[in-house]
Amino acid sequence: MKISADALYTAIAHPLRLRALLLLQQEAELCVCELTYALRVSQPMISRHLAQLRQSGLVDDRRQGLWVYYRLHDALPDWVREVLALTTDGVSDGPPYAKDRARLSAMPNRPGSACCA
Amino acid sequence: MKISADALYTAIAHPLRLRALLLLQQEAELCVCELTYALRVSQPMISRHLAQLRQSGLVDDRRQGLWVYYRLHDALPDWVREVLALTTDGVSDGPPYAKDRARLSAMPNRPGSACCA
DNA sequence: ACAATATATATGGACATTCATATATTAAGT
DNA sequence: ACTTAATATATGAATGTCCATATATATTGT
Repeated sequence: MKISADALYTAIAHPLRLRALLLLQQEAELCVCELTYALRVSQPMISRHLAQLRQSGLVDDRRQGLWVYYRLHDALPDWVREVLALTTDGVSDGPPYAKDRARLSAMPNRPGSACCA
Repeated sequence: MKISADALYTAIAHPLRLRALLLLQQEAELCVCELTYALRVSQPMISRHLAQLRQSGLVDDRRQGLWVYYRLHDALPDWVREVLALTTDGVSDGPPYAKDRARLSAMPNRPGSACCA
């Protein structure tokens, strides 16, 4: 899945998609319910935008039982990863990104964290 | 002029604006007629998009006689400049960016280059 | 093992809104 | 007057959002 600058920046253009991508960039893998919780949007809404990100090749998904986990696509060119990393460094301490991360950390019963596995 | 990630990526989202920004990133300063020529679009069209870039704080303009020169805004945060540079490195050898630069170089009678000044 | 049910996610359709483009016009400078 | 650039308006296309529903997996009860 080769990604173009157009694809990247069209995908990133929506505030919600950007917030989701920056979380994914920091968290390696997140399920839909975690994104729904951290970004405070309805499940169908995040699902739609995730579908868009998937179709543009920016993210990949993996089903595990009930949960679908999203992560940045493995085949992403280096410059794209660097752009995301730079953006995170540039803006992640301001709103709404800081709160997104805070909510994610504070989320109870996260699928991955089965207390003491 | 403080720039947000949203402002940057909304501005960049349009293919034509991205092409213009990447040229500006490589050329330091370009007048409207040069952009019109290099990008092969109508003058009102590039003007409209340049106005958008100006309003979002990404570029700045300077009038000199008949010509209006645009450049990346001086107060742009470092991370934004780096994002643009990375993007240029990542994609500038492919279409349409390579051709844009070629056309710009081949443009006759460019305002700045008064032959042997 | 088989229903019945619950949970997590995805998708289709209707509606509103935003955005891009083209054309025409205006303004500024020489 | 002529050139360069900016803006106003109208139209069509794309996009986002919401609601309802569909699919897929797991769980519980018999």
